Amino acid sequence: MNKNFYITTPIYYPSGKPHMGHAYSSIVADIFARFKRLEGYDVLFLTGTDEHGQKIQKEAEKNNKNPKEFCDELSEKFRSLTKILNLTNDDFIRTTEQRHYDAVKDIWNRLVKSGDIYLDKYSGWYSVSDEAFYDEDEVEKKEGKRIAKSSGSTVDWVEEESYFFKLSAWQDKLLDYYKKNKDFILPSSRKNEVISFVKKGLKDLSISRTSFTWGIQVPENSKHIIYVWLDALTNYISALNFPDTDGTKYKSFWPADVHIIGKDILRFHAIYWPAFLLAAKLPLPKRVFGHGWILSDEKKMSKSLGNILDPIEIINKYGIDQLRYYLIKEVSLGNDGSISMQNLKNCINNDLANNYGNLCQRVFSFIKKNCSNRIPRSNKLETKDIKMLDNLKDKIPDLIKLINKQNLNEYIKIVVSFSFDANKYFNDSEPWSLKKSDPNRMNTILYTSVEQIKNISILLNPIIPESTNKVLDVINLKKKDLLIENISNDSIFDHNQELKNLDILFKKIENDN
RNA sequence: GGCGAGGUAGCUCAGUUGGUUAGAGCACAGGACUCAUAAGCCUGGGGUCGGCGGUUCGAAUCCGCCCCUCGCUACCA
Repeated sequence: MNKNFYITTPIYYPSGKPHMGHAYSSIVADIFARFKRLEGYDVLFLTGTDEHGQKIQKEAEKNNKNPKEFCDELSEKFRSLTKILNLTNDDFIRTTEQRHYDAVKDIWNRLVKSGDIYLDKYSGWYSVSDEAFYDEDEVEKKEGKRIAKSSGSTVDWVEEESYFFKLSAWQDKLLDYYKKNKDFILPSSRKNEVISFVKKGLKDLSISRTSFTWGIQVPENSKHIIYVWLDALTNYISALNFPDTDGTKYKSFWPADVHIIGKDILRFHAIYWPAFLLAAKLPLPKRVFGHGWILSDEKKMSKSLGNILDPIEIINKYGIDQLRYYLIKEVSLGNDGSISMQNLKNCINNDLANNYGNLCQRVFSFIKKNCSNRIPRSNKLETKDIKMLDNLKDKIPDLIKLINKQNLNEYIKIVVSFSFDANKYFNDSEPWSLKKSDPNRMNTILYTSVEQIKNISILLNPIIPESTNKVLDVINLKKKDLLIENISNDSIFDHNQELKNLDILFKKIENDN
């Protein structure tokens, strides 16, 4: 059995600067990627940018740039975000790359060959200002003009030649796939939405445009540009060197283990993408996980409300691990969640500074003062020592299961509880009062505490990599030792080497406003 | 309108197939300690489990009706 794991973020449309939603999807995906590496998997973690379309073309024109040049700049912003977020993506795909063009064209040809593409006319009420088509019932007559009910902008009847994908033909196959693969769409509440949508009946999908030129041309008809979803979704396999389906990369990593996406693009990933793949006779991804949105103080972020959260600003102010931790601990993955500065501060101070950070600090500085700064060897472990260590060790299979179901919230809750326990253990054991009376027992308590700190740090590593790496470095662990299997392995400690100095891990946030 | 999810302590939520005084974290109050980032530990207050009615020896947990909130309801991504 191959220990390969392929996980993706959405590819981001770079028409604006990166926002919290982008950061969230990426961080979530990164955490799973890191965890699977801890488990010993060979991981491929992909992110990137989706760069075609009318909007980009127009923006480029406005800025007097050719679209490619314009995209180079925009995409770079997203690439630099991966560094700021401390992502471990193995690749960064751009839809303007040759490898992507090759893949999309091949997919197109496969769909033509299978008879799933036909040429027809796309017609509807189009609003230039909204850049959107409206159905008959979304339009009303007012003073002799037709306007869109939702926006009030005028609409015109437009007919455009377009290629269509026979989405309707795949309805039953899709429903069948959902039924047979119960966890294909998670969380399950979203699965219900998708199923009920498909059950209502699928219309064929317009998959080409002639109204703009910035995109991938239809192979046999250069007037047409392949429209967004068929182009964008294909990125997940173009990064695997598709159409080279015999290549190692494709063979090792397709089908993907999970596409992490926001709930707003669930339909495209849970309906269109599998339908394209079915038609192209390619295997379907194993899972699509649609997470919720990040709100700002319970409200949707908007420019007019002035409550837009800039991830970079927060990171500069509080730190990347702090943001990563908060997003995972306080936001229920799958549901919408909100960031409030007060909650963020509480979370940093309580969980990170006072709990985990201070645990490390108190144990290491005690060792420095009383054990010539070396991890003491344990004497005979007593029941309470074993109990604490086993409590963590015994939960590992459960923790792995939680991660495999993308249940990060439960995962982090359990891991944090170990840190609570360790503080209590240290407290109740009172090593300071054993200094003279029973130094052997004191050593055992310190050893046990360090062992537990190591184990907790490994489990927290996917979430707060920067900080836990510092802690593991203090006790002289190597990067290669960072594996789940080294939990409860105390033979990796070097008892002769001095501990490195640990600066304050997490600074407390003062209430300043 | 249709389909779906949910309403449990001030806040965020957990409550497996109905069963002893309904739980956790945060916030709040008090206490003992001192290794530590005045951190950690212990104790406590606080809930008619949305409302009404029903099934049952017994319901937050099952059934019915009502009230409220949220999501989805196709080609901007």
